[in-house]
Amino acid sequence: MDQLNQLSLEKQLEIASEKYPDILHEEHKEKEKKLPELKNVHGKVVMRLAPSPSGPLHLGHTRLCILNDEYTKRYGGELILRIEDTNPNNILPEAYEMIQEDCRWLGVNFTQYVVQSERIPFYYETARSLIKQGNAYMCSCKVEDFKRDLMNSTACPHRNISPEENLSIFESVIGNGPLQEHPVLVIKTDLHHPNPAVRDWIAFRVIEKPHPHTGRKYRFFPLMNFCVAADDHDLCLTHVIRGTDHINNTERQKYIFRYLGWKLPEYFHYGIIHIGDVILKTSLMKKGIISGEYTGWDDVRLATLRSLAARGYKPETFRKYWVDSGLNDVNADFSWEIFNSINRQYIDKTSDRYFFVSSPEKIKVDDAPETKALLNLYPNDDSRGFREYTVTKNPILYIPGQDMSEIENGDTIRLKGLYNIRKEDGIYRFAGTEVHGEKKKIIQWVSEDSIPFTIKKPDGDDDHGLLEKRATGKNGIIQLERYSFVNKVSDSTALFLHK
RNA sequence: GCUCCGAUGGUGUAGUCCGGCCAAGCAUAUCGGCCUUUCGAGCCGACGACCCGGGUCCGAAUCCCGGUCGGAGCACCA
Repeated sequence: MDQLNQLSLEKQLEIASEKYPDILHEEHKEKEKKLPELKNVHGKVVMRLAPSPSGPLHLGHTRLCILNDEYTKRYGGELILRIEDTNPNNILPEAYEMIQEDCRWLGVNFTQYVVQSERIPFYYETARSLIKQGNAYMCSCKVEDFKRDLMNSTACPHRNISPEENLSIFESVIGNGPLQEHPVLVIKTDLHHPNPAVRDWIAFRVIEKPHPHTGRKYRFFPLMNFCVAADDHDLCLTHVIRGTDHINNTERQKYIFRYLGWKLPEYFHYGIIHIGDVILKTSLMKKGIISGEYTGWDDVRLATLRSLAARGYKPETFRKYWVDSGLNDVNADFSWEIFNSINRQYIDKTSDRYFFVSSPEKIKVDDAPETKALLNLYPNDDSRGFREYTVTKNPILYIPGQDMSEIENGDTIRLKGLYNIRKEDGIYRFAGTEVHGEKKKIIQWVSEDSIPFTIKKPDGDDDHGLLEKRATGKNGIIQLERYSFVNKVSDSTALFLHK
Protein backbone atom coordinates (compact mmCIF):
# COMPACT_ATOMS: atom_id res chain seq x y z
CA MET A 1 0.00 0.00 0.00
CA ASP A 2 2.81 2.41 0.86
CA GLN A 3 4.39 1.69 -2.48
CA LEU A 4 1.12 2.37 -4.20
CA ASN A 5 0.80 5.68 -2.40
CA GLN A 6 4.22 6.75 -3.61
CA LEU A 7 2.96 6.77 -7.17
CA SER A 8 1.49 9.79 -8.84
CA LEU A 9 -2.24 10.22 -8.95
CA GLU A 10 -2.33 9.53 -12.70
CA LYS A 11 -0.40 6.36 -12.24
CA GLN A 12 -2.69 5.25 -9.46
CA LEU A 13 -5.73 5.94 -11.56
CA GLU A 14 -4.19 4.01 -14.41
CA ILE A 15 -3.63 0.96 -12.27
CA ALA A 16 -7.01 1.28 -10.68
CA SER A 17 -8.82 1.48 -13.99
CA GLU A 18 -7.07 -1.63 -15.21
CA LYS A 19 -7.62 -3.73 -12.17
CA TYR A 20 -10.80 -2.37 -10.63
CA PRO A 21 -12.78 -0.57 -13.30
CA ASP A 22 -15.91 -0.58 -11.17
CA ILE A 23 -14.74 1.73 -8.46
CA LEU A 24 -14.13 4.58 -10.87
CA HIS A 25 -17.60 4.51 -12.31
CA GLU A 26 -19.64 4.77 -9.21
CA GLU A 27 -22.60 7.02 -9.89
CA HIS A 28 -24.26 9.20 -7.36
CA LYS A 29 -27.58 7.64 -6.82
CA GLU A 30 -30.14 9.74 -5.10
CA LYS A 31 -30.59 8.27 -1.68
CA GLU A 32 -33.62 8.45 0.50
CA LYS A 33 -32.46 10.00 3.73
CA LYS A 34 -32.11 7.48 6.46
CA LEU A 35 -31.27 7.59 10.13
CA PRO A 36 -27.86 6.14 11.02
CA GLU A 37 -27.70 2.66 12.49
CA LEU A 38 -27.91 2.31 16.24
CA LYS A 39 -24.83 0.99 18.00
CA ASN A 40 -24.82 -2.29 19.85
CA VAL A 41 -28.03 -3.72 18.55
CA HIS A 42 -28.48 -7.34 19.46
CA GLY A 43 -31.83 -8.42 18.15
CA LYS A 44 -34.75 -6.33 19.29
CA VAL A 45 -34.43 -2.90 20.80
CA VAL A 46 -36.39 -1.36 23.64
CA MET A 47 -36.75 2.40 23.64
CA ARG A 48 -38.98 4.93 25.30
CA LEU A 49 -40.78 8.23 25.14
CA ALA A 50 -40.88 9.97 28.48
CA PRO A 51 -42.99 13.11 28.48
CA SER A 52 -44.29 14.80 31.59
CA PRO A 53 -48.06 15.19 31.61
CA SER A 54 -48.03 18.95 31.92
CA GLY A 55 -49.92 19.34 28.66
CA PRO A 56 -50.43 17.76 25.26
CA LEU A 57 -47.48 17.12 22.94
CA HIS A 58 -46.05 20.03 21.00
CA LEU A 59 -43.79 20.38 18.00
CA GLY A 60 -40.66 19.95 20.11
CA HIS A 61 -41.81 16.59 21.44
CA THR A 62 -42.49 15.21 18.00
CA ARG A 63 -38.81 14.79 17.21
CA LEU A 64 -38.24 12.38 20.07
CA CYS A 65 -41.44 10.53 19.24
CA ILE A 66 -40.57 10.07 15.59
CA LEU A 67 -36.93 9.16 16.16
CA ASN A 68 -37.71 6.50 18.74
CA ASP A 69 -40.57 5.19 16.66
CA GLU A 70 -38.39 4.96 13.55
CA TYR A 71 -35.80 2.89 15.36
CA THR A 72 -38.15 0.53 17.08
CA LYS A 73 -39.88 -0.01 13.77
CA ARG A 74 -36.60 -0.61 12.00
CA TYR A 75 -35.19 -3.12 14.43
CA GLY A 76 -38.38 -4.43 15.88
CA GLY A 77 -38.97 -4.31 19.59
CA GLU A 78 -40.75 -2.26 22.18
CA LEU A 79 -41.55 1.42 22.34
CA ILE A 80 -42.57 2.39 25.83
CA LEU A 81 -44.62 5.49 26.49
CA ARG A 82 -43.66 6.39 30.02
CA ILE A 83 -45.51 9.24 31.66
CA GLU A 84 -43.19 11.07 34.05
CA ASP A 85 -45.64 12.38 36.59
CA THR A 86 -43.74 12.40 39.86
CA ASN A 87 -44.10 16.13 40.33
CA PRO A 88 -47.68 16.78 41.44
CA ASN A 89 -47.14 20.50 40.91
CA ASN A 90 -46.76 20.07 37.22
CA ILE A 91 -49.61 17.86 36.06
CA LEU A 92 -52.56 18.48 33.79
CA PRO A 93 -54.88 15.55 34.46
CA GLU A 94 -56.20 15.50 30.89
CA ALA A 95 -52.68 15.25 29.53
CA TYR A 96 -52.38 11.50 30.15
CA GLU A 97 -55.05 10.87 27.56
CA MET A 98 -54.03 13.71 25.26
CA ILE A 99 -50.45 12.47 24.96
CA GLN A 100 -51.62 9.03 23.88
CA GLU A 101 -53.97 10.53 21.32
CA ASP A 102 -51.18 12.75 20.01
CA CYS A 103 -48.86 9.76 19.60
CA ARG A 104 -51.49 7.83 17.70
CA TRP A 105 -52.17 10.78 15.44
CA LEU A 106 -48.46 10.98 14.68
CA GLY A 107 -48.40 7.31 13.78
CA VAL A 108 -46.16 6.53 16.71
CA ASN A 109 -47.24 3.20 18.08
CA PHE A 110 -46.03 2.62 21.55
CA THR A 111 -46.30 -0.96 22.70
CA GLN A 112 -46.30 -0.34 26.44
CA TYR A 113 -47.79 2.39 28.58
CA VAL A 114 -46.23 3.11 31.95
CA VAL A 115 -47.20 5.73 34.50
CA GLN A 116 -44.52 6.53 37.05
CA SER A 117 -46.86 7.56 39.83
CA GLU A 118 -48.11 3.98 39.87
CA ARG A 119 -44.62 2.73 40.53
CA ILE A 120 -43.74 4.62 43.70
CA PRO A 121 -43.35 1.45 45.83
CA PHE A 122 -40.78 0.20 43.33
CA TYR A 123 -38.84 3.46 43.61
CA TYR A 124 -38.96 3.19 47.41
CA GLU A 125 -37.57 -0.31 47.23
CA THR A 126 -34.77 0.84 44.96
CA ALA A 127 -34.05 3.70 47.33
CA ARG A 128 -33.83 1.30 50.28
CA SER A 129 -31.20 -0.74 48.46
CA LEU A 130 -29.10 2.35 47.88
CA ILE A 131 -29.49 3.52 51.48
CA LYS A 132 -28.47 0.12 52.80
CA GLN A 133 -25.37 0.23 50.62
CA GLY A 134 -24.51 3.62 52.06
CA ASN A 135 -24.87 5.21 48.65
CA ALA A 136 -27.81 7.40 49.56
CA TYR A 137 -28.54 9.53 52.60
CA MET A 138 -31.33 11.57 54.09
CA CYS A 139 -30.51 15.24 54.34
CA SER A 140 -32.35 18.17 55.87
CA CYS A 141 -29.93 20.96 55.14
CA LYS A 142 -31.24 24.28 53.93
CA VAL A 143 -31.18 24.56 50.15
CA GLU A 144 -28.50 27.29 50.21
CA ASP A 145 -26.29 25.30 52.55
CA PHE A 146 -26.61 22.18 50.49
CA LYS A 147 -25.63 24.00 47.32
CA ARG A 148 -22.76 25.78 48.97
CA ASP A 149 -21.35 22.51 50.26
CA LEU A 150 -21.51 21.00 46.78
CA MET A 151 -19.72 23.95 45.24
CA ASN A 152 -17.03 23.66 47.89
CA SER A 153 -16.81 19.88 47.61
CA THR A 154 -17.50 19.54 51.31
CA ALA A 155 -19.73 16.97 52.95
CA CYS A 156 -22.83 18.13 54.77
CA PRO A 157 -23.40 16.86 58.34
CA HIS A 158 -25.89 14.26 57.14
CA ARG A 159 -23.61 12.61 54.64
CA ASN A 160 -22.01 10.34 57.20
CA ILE A 161 -25.08 9.17 59.04
CA SER A 162 -25.22 5.39 59.24
CA PRO A 163 -27.30 3.42 56.74
CA GLU A 164 -29.49 2.11 59.57
CA GLU A 165 -30.36 5.58 60.80
CA ASN A 166 -30.93 6.80 57.24
CA LEU A 167 -33.24 3.91 56.62
CA SER A 168 -35.27 4.65 59.70
CA ILE A 169 -35.57 8.33 58.75
CA PHE A 170 -36.57 7.30 55.23
CA GLU A 171 -39.24 4.90 56.51
CA SER A 172 -40.69 7.52 58.78
CA VAL A 173 -40.88 10.07 55.97
CA ILE A 174 -42.61 7.71 53.58
CA GLY A 175 -44.78 6.52 56.44
CA ASN A 176 -46.57 9.86 56.38
CA GLY A 177 -45.82 10.58 60.04
CA PRO A 178 -45.42 14.11 61.36
CA LEU A 179 -42.65 16.14 59.75
CA GLN A 180 -40.67 18.93 61.39
CA GLU A 181 -38.53 19.70 58.40
CA HIS A 182 -38.63 18.75 54.74
CA PRO A 183 -35.89 16.18 54.22
CA VAL A 184 -34.58 14.92 50.91
CA LEU A 185 -32.90 11.72 49.83
CA VAL A 186 -29.52 12.36 48.26
CA ILE A 187 -27.53 10.05 46.00
CA LYS A 188 -23.86 10.03 46.89
CA THR A 189 -21.64 10.45 43.88
CA ASP A 190 -18.30 12.18 44.15
CA LEU A 191 -17.97 15.49 45.96
CA HIS A 192 -14.83 16.17 43.96
CA HIS A 193 -16.33 15.45 40.58
CA PRO A 194 -15.03 18.19 38.28
CA ASN A 195 -18.54 18.89 37.11
CA PRO A 196 -20.52 20.36 40.00
CA ALA A 197 -23.71 19.25 38.29
CA VAL A 198 -22.77 15.64 38.88
CA ARG A 199 -21.90 15.90 42.58
CA ASP A 200 -24.35 14.46 45.14
CA TRP A 201 -27.79 14.94 43.72
CA ILE A 202 -31.29 14.90 45.12
CA ALA A 203 -33.40 11.85 44.43
CA PHE A 204 -36.56 12.40 46.49
CA ARG A 205 -38.25 15.38 48.06
CA VAL A 206 -41.44 16.02 50.00
CA ILE A 207 -44.41 17.48 48.19
CA GLU A 208 -47.53 17.83 50.28
CA LYS A 209 -49.83 18.71 47.41
CA PRO A 210 -52.16 15.82 46.55
CA HIS A 211 -51.27 14.00 43.34
CA PRO A 212 -54.06 13.79 40.74
CA HIS A 213 -53.54 10.04 40.51
CA THR A 214 -52.48 8.92 43.94
CA GLY A 215 -54.01 11.61 46.10
CA ARG A 216 -52.33 11.82 49.48
CA LYS A 217 -51.09 8.28 49.47
CA TYR A 218 -47.50 9.43 48.93
CA ARG A 219 -45.73 12.63 49.80
CA PHE A 220 -42.08 11.66 49.26
CA PHE A 221 -41.74 11.91 45.50
CA PRO A 222 -38.77 10.79 43.41
CA LEU A 223 -37.18 13.26 41.02
CA MET A 224 -36.62 12.67 37.35
CA ASN A 225 -33.06 11.39 37.52
CA PHE A 226 -33.96 8.75 40.03
CA CYS A 227 -37.05 7.41 38.28
CA VAL A 228 -35.37 7.48 34.92
CA ALA A 229 -32.48 5.37 36.11
CA ALA A 230 -34.70 2.92 37.97
CA ASP A 231 -37.19 2.62 35.14
CA ASP A 232 -34.70 2.46 32.30
CA HIS A 233 -33.25 -0.57 34.00
CA ASP A 234 -36.49 -2.15 35.16
CA LEU A 235 -38.13 -1.73 31.76
CA CYS A 236 -35.05 -3.24 30.07
CA LEU A 237 -34.22 -0.28 27.84
CA THR A 238 -31.53 -1.12 25.32
CA HIS A 239 -31.15 2.33 23.75
CA VAL A 240 -31.84 5.82 25.00
CA ILE A 241 -31.71 8.70 22.56
CA ARG A 242 -32.36 12.21 23.76
CA GLY A 243 -31.05 15.74 23.54
CA THR A 244 -27.68 17.00 24.70
CA ASP A 245 -29.52 18.85 27.45
CA HIS A 246 -29.57 15.49 29.22
CA ILE A 247 -25.84 14.78 29.10
CA ASN A 248 -25.28 15.67 32.73
CA ASN A 249 -28.39 13.78 33.75
CA THR A 250 -27.01 10.70 32.08
CA GLU A 251 -23.84 11.04 34.13
CA ARG A 252 -25.87 11.28 37.30
CA GLN A 253 -28.05 8.33 36.40
CA LYS A 254 -25.04 6.16 35.68
CA TYR A 255 -24.15 6.22 39.37
CA ILE A 256 -27.30 4.30 40.21
CA PHE A 257 -26.60 1.77 37.50
CA ARG A 258 -23.11 1.32 38.89
CA TYR A 259 -24.21 0.99 42.53
CA LEU A 260 -26.81 -1.59 41.71
CA GLY A 261 -24.72 -3.47 39.18
CA TRP A 262 -27.14 -2.81 36.34
CA LYS A 263 -26.23 -2.98 32.69
CA LEU A 264 -26.26 0.42 31.01
CA PRO A 265 -28.36 1.03 27.95
CA GLU A 266 -26.67 2.54 24.91
CA TYR A 267 -27.00 6.32 25.20
CA PHE A 268 -27.05 8.78 22.37
CA HIS A 269 -27.42 12.53 22.73
CA TYR A 270 -28.31 14.65 19.75
CA GLY A 271 -28.11 18.40 19.32
CA ILE A 272 -30.98 20.57 20.33
CA ILE A 273 -33.07 22.08 17.59
CA HIS A 274 -34.21 25.53 18.45
CA ILE A 275 -37.72 26.20 17.26
CA GLY A 276 -38.38 29.88 16.79
CA ASP A 277 -41.48 32.01 16.29
CA VAL A 278 -43.73 29.92 18.50
CA ILE A 279 -44.53 29.35 22.13
CA LEU A 280 -43.43 25.90 23.23
CA LYS A 281 -43.42 26.30 26.98
CA THR A 282 -46.34 24.33 28.28
CA SER A 283 -46.56 26.51 31.36
CA LEU A 284 -47.00 29.62 29.22
CA MET A 285 -49.66 27.96 27.10
CA LYS A 286 -51.51 26.85 30.18
CA LYS A 287 -51.40 30.34 31.63
CA GLY A 288 -52.78 31.78 28.40
CA ILE A 289 -55.57 29.26 28.27
CA ILE A 290 -56.60 29.93 31.85
CA SER A 291 -56.54 33.68 31.33
CA GLY A 292 -58.67 33.27 28.22
CA GLU A 293 -56.05 34.64 25.86
CA TYR A 294 -56.01 31.34 24.00
CA THR A 295 -59.10 29.40 23.09
CA GLY A 296 -57.61 26.08 24.18
CA TRP A 297 -54.74 23.69 23.59
CA ASP A 298 -55.48 23.74 19.86
CA ASP A 299 -55.44 27.52 19.57
CA VAL A 300 -54.04 28.43 16.17
CA ARG A 301 -51.26 30.48 17.77
CA LEU A 302 -49.83 27.54 19.72
CA ALA A 303 -47.42 24.95 18.34
CA THR A 304 -49.12 22.00 19.97
CA LEU A 305 -49.63 18.97 17.84
CA ARG A 306 -53.36 19.58 18.11
CA SER A 307 -53.07 23.06 16.74
CA LEU A 308 -50.73 22.07 13.92
CA ALA A 309 -53.01 19.18 13.03
CA ALA A 310 -56.00 21.48 13.05
CA ARG A 311 -54.24 23.82 10.66
CA GLY A 312 -53.58 20.97 8.26
CA TYR A 313 -50.09 19.66 8.89
CA LYS A 314 -49.83 15.97 8.14
CA PRO A 315 -48.26 13.29 10.34
CA GLU A 316 -45.99 12.33 7.43
CA THR A 317 -44.58 15.85 7.41
CA PHE A 318 -43.30 15.53 10.97
CA ARG A 319 -41.81 12.15 10.22
CA LYS A 320 -40.01 13.21 7.09
CA TYR A 321 -38.76 16.41 8.63
CA TRP A 322 -37.22 14.74 11.67
CA VAL A 323 -35.79 11.82 9.75
CA ASP A 324 -34.20 14.27 7.30
CA SER A 325 -32.77 16.28 10.19
CA GLY A 326 -31.01 13.19 11.46
CA LEU A 327 -29.15 12.81 14.70
CA ASN A 328 -26.59 15.52 14.31
CA ASP A 329 -25.02 16.40 17.64
CA VAL A 330 -24.81 20.03 16.64
CA ASN A 331 -27.55 22.35 17.75
CA ALA A 332 -29.55 23.75 14.87
CA ASP A 333 -32.52 25.93 14.04
CA PHE A 334 -35.86 24.50 13.08
CA SER A 335 -36.77 25.54 9.55
CA TRP A 336 -40.41 26.37 9.00
CA GLU A 337 -39.52 26.91 5.35
CA ILE A 338 -38.47 23.31 4.88
CA PHE A 339 -41.20 21.99 7.13
CA ASN A 340 -43.86 23.81 5.12
CA SER A 341 -42.35 22.71 1.86
CA ILE A 342 -42.58 19.08 2.95
CA ASN A 343 -46.17 19.52 4.02
CA ARG A 344 -47.03 21.13 0.69
CA GLN A 345 -45.86 17.98 -1.06
CA TYR A 346 -48.37 15.96 0.89
CA ILE A 347 -51.37 18.24 0.57
CA ASP A 348 -51.09 19.90 -2.82
CA LYS A 349 -52.60 17.09 -4.88
CA THR A 350 -55.62 16.70 -2.65
CA SER A 351 -56.38 20.37 -2.12
CA ASP A 352 -59.10 21.92 -4.23
CA ARG A 353 -58.67 25.51 -5.33
CA TYR A 354 -60.99 28.36 -4.42
CA PHE A 355 -60.98 32.14 -4.53
CA PHE A 356 -60.67 34.17 -1.38
CA VAL A 357 -60.49 37.92 -1.60
CA SER A 358 -58.69 39.47 1.32
CA SER A 359 -59.51 43.06 2.29
CA PRO A 360 -62.02 43.17 -0.57
CA GLU A 361 -62.47 46.26 -2.70
CA LYS A 362 -65.60 46.75 -4.76
CA ILE A 363 -65.32 47.41 -8.47
CA LYS A 364 -67.92 47.88 -11.16
CA VAL A 365 -67.07 46.60 -14.63
CA ASP A 366 -68.58 48.65 -17.43
CA ASP A 367 -69.46 47.34 -20.87
CA ALA A 368 -69.26 43.72 -19.69
CA PRO A 369 -71.65 41.17 -21.18
CA GLU A 370 -73.19 38.42 -19.06
CA THR A 371 -70.46 35.77 -18.82
CA LYS A 372 -70.09 32.19 -17.63
CA ALA A 373 -66.98 31.57 -15.54
CA LEU A 374 -65.66 28.04 -15.42
CA LEU A 375 -62.87 27.37 -12.94
CA ASN A 376 -61.01 24.15 -12.30
CA LEU A 377 -61.17 22.72 -8.82
CA TYR A 378 -57.60 21.60 -9.52
CA PRO A 379 -55.42 23.10 -12.25
CA ASN A 380 -55.19 21.17 -15.51
CA ASP A 381 -57.38 18.38 -14.28
CA ASP A 382 -60.94 18.63 -15.58
CA SER A 383 -61.83 15.32 -13.99
CA ARG A 384 -61.73 16.95 -10.57
CA GLY A 385 -64.69 19.16 -11.54
CA PHE A 386 -65.37 22.86 -11.76
CA ARG A 387 -66.72 25.88 -9.97
CA GLU A 388 -69.21 27.51 -12.26
CA TYR A 389 -70.62 31.03 -12.03
CA THR A 390 -72.82 33.18 -14.17
CA VAL A 391 -71.69 36.77 -13.88
CA THR A 392 -74.28 39.39 -14.80
CA LYS A 393 -73.57 42.11 -17.28
CA ASN A 394 -71.80 45.17 -15.87
CA PRO A 395 -71.30 43.35 -12.59
CA ILE A 396 -70.18 44.48 -9.17
CA LEU A 397 -67.16 42.37 -8.21
CA TYR A 398 -64.66 42.29 -5.38
CA ILE A 399 -60.91 42.06 -5.79
CA PRO A 400 -58.14 41.99 -3.18
CA GLY A 401 -57.36 45.40 -1.75
CA GLN A 402 -53.66 44.78 -2.20
CA ASP A 403 -54.05 44.20 -5.96
CA MET A 404 -56.46 47.08 -6.33
CA SER A 405 -53.89 49.47 -4.92
CA GLU A 406 -51.35 48.37 -7.48
CA ILE A 407 -53.48 48.87 -10.59
CA GLU A 408 -52.57 51.99 -12.54
CA ASN A 409 -54.65 53.78 -15.12
CA GLY A 410 -54.14 52.08 -18.48
CA ASP A 411 -53.39 48.66 -16.95
CA THR A 412 -55.15 45.57 -18.26
CA ILE A 413 -55.52 42.73 -15.83
CA ARG A 414 -57.06 39.29 -16.05
CA LEU A 415 -59.82 38.16 -13.75
CA LYS A 416 -58.97 34.50 -13.64
CA GLY A 417 -61.51 32.32 -15.45
CA LEU A 418 -63.65 35.32 -16.40
CA TYR A 419 -62.36 38.10 -18.65
CA ASN A 420 -59.95 41.01 -18.86
CA ILE A 421 -60.59 44.44 -17.48
CA ARG A 422 -58.83 47.72 -18.11
CA LYS A 423 -58.63 50.68 -15.82
CA GLU A 424 -59.15 54.04 -17.53
CA ASP A 425 -59.59 57.28 -15.63
CA GLY A 426 -60.37 55.30 -12.50
CA ILE A 427 -63.09 53.30 -14.23
CA TYR A 428 -62.92 49.58 -14.95
CA ARG A 429 -64.06 48.40 -18.37
CA PHE A 430 -64.45 45.06 -20.01
CA ALA A 431 -61.36 44.42 -22.13
CA GLY A 432 -62.08 41.21 -24.00
CA THR A 433 -61.84 37.55 -23.13
CA GLU A 434 -58.50 36.80 -24.76
CA VAL A 435 -56.39 34.80 -22.30
CA HIS A 436 -53.12 34.75 -24.15
CA GLY A 437 -51.29 37.49 -25.96
CA GLU A 438 -50.11 40.45 -23.97
CA LYS A 439 -48.89 39.38 -20.54
CA LYS A 440 -51.33 40.42 -17.86
CA LYS A 441 -51.48 40.12 -14.13
CA ILE A 442 -53.96 37.43 -13.23
CA ILE A 443 -55.94 37.88 -10.05
CA GLN A 444 -58.80 36.22 -8.23
CA TRP A 445 -62.20 37.82 -7.78
CA VAL A 446 -65.58 37.09 -6.21
CA SER A 447 -69.07 38.23 -7.00
CA GLU A 448 -71.36 40.26 -4.80
CA ASP A 449 -73.13 37.31 -3.20
CA SER A 450 -69.97 35.77 -1.76
CA ILE A 451 -69.65 34.84 1.88
CA PRO A 452 -67.80 36.80 4.56
CA PHE A 453 -64.85 34.73 5.63
CA THR A 454 -62.13 34.92 8.27
CA ILE A 455 -58.71 33.27 8.21
CA LYS A 456 -57.19 32.74 11.62
CA LYS A 457 -53.45 33.07 11.47
CA PRO A 458 -50.81 31.78 13.89
CA ASP A 459 -49.38 35.25 14.40
CA GLY A 460 -52.71 36.28 15.91
CA ASP A 461 -53.67 38.62 13.07
CA ASP A 462 -56.81 37.40 11.36
CA ASP A 463 -57.49 38.14 7.70
CA HIS A 464 -61.01 39.08 6.71
CA GLY A 465 -62.52 38.90 3.28
CA LEU A 466 -64.91 37.12 0.98
CA LEU A 467 -64.92 33.49 -0.05
CA GLU A 468 -66.48 32.34 -3.32
CA LYS A 469 -69.89 30.74 -2.94
CA ARG A 470 -69.08 27.31 -4.36
CA ALA A 471 -66.83 26.65 -1.38
CA THR A 472 -69.88 26.57 0.86
CA GLY A 473 -70.28 23.35 2.78
CA LYS A 474 -66.88 22.01 1.78
CA ASN A 475 -64.48 21.81 4.70
CA GLY A 476 -60.93 20.55 4.82
CA ILE A 477 -57.60 21.60 3.41
CA ILE A 478 -57.99 23.80 0.36
CA GLN A 479 -55.82 26.24 -1.45
CA LEU A 480 -57.10 29.76 -1.69
CA GLU A 481 -55.44 30.78 -4.92
CA ARG A 482 -52.73 33.40 -4.60
CA TYR A 483 -53.33 33.49 -0.86
CA SER A 484 -52.28 30.25 0.83
CA PHE A 485 -53.31 26.81 1.89
CA VAL A 486 -55.82 26.81 4.71
CA ASN A 487 -57.93 24.32 6.59
CA LYS A 488 -61.53 25.39 6.17
CA VAL A 489 -63.42 24.49 9.32
CA SER A 490 -66.76 26.15 8.63
CA ASP A 491 -68.45 28.41 6.10
CA SER A 492 -67.16 31.43 7.94
CA THR A 493 -63.69 30.40 9.09
CA ALA A 494 -60.48 28.71 8.08
CA LEU A 495 -57.19 28.19 9.86
CA PHE A 496 -54.11 29.44 8.07
CA LEU A 497 -51.76 26.63 7.07
CA HIS A 498 -48.93 27.97 4.91
CA LYS A 499 -48.26 29.46 1.49
C1' G B 1 -17.04 31.15 36.62
C1' C B 2 -17.09 25.48 36.31
C1' U B 3 -18.03 20.81 33.23
C1' C B 4 -18.91 19.03 28.49
C1' C B 5 -19.83 19.51 23.26
C1' G B 6 -19.62 21.35 18.44
C1' A B 7 -18.22 24.44 13.75
C1' U B 8 -19.97 22.28 5.67
C1' G B 9 -23.70 27.73 1.16
C1' G B 10 -29.27 32.20 3.65
C1' U B 11 -31.51 27.64 6.10
C1' G B 12 -31.49 22.16 7.05
C1' U B 13 -28.37 18.19 6.06
C1' A B 14 -24.63 14.17 3.41
C1' G B 15 -19.52 13.21 3.83
C1' U B 16 -15.63 13.31 9.25
C1' C B 17 -15.16 7.34 12.99
C1' C B 18 -11.45 4.06 8.89
C1' G B 19 -7.44 10.86 4.79
C1' G B 20 -7.49 9.77 -1.81
C1' C B 21 -14.14 7.82 -5.19
C1' C B 22 -15.34 15.46 -2.52
C1' A B 23 -12.15 20.86 -7.63
C1' A B 24 -17.93 18.70 -1.87
C1' G B 25 -23.98 15.46 -2.88
C1' C B 26 -29.23 16.41 -1.56
C1' A B 27 -33.26 19.45 0.14
C1' U B 28 -35.09 24.30 0.97
C1' A B 29 -34.80 29.45 -0.20
C1' U B 30 -33.50 33.05 -4.00
C1' C B 31 -32.93 34.32 -9.26
C1' G B 32 -33.74 33.04 -14.54
C1' G B 33 -36.28 29.81 -18.39
C1' C B 34 -40.30 26.29 -19.86
C1' C B 35 -45.24 24.93 -18.64
C1' U B 36 -49.60 26.73 -16.38
C1' U B 37 -55.80 31.36 -16.82
C1' U B 38 -52.56 31.13 -8.88
C1' C B 39 -47.53 34.21 -6.19
C1' G B 40 -49.31 26.54 -5.94
C1' A B 41 -47.45 22.05 -8.47
C1' G B 42 -44.12 20.12 -12.31
C1' C B 43 -39.60 20.39 -15.54
C1' C B 44 -34.73 22.81 -16.77
C1' G B 45 -30.76 26.07 -15.41
C1' A B 46 -27.99 29.56 -12.20
C1' C B 47 -26.27 31.31 -7.54
C1' G B 48 -24.03 29.73 -3.15
C1' A B 49 -20.21 26.33 1.90
C1' C B 50 -15.70 22.87 4.35
C1' C B 51 -14.55 29.09 11.03
C1' C B 52 -9.16 31.02 11.27
C1' G B 53 -3.85 29.84 11.84
C1' G B 54 -0.19 26.25 12.18
C1' G B 55 1.35 20.93 11.85
C1' U B 56 1.51 15.61 9.91
C1' C B 57 1.16 13.55 4.93
C1' C B 58 2.50 12.34 -1.92
C1' G B 59 -2.55 13.85 -0.51
C1' A B 60 -6.67 16.98 4.78
C1' A B 61 -13.72 18.93 5.07
C1' U B 62 -11.76 14.37 7.30
C1' C B 63 -6.00 13.38 11.72
C1' C B 64 -3.03 16.68 15.61
C1' C B 65 -2.15 21.54 18.15
C1' G B 66 -3.56 26.64 19.03
C1' G B 67 -7.14 30.47 18.44
C1' U B 68 -11.99 32.38 17.47
C1' C B 69 -17.05 31.76 17.57
C1' G B 70 -21.38 29.16 18.99
C1' G B 71 -24.16 25.79 22.14
C1' A B 72 -25.78 22.55 26.36
C1' G B 73 -25.75 21.73 31.54
C1' C B 74 -24.52 23.62 36.47
C1' A B 75 -33.10 23.07 40.09
C1' C B 76 -35.75 19.90 46.13
C1' C B 77 -38.44 20.76 36.79
C1' A B 78 -38.63 17.15 33.04
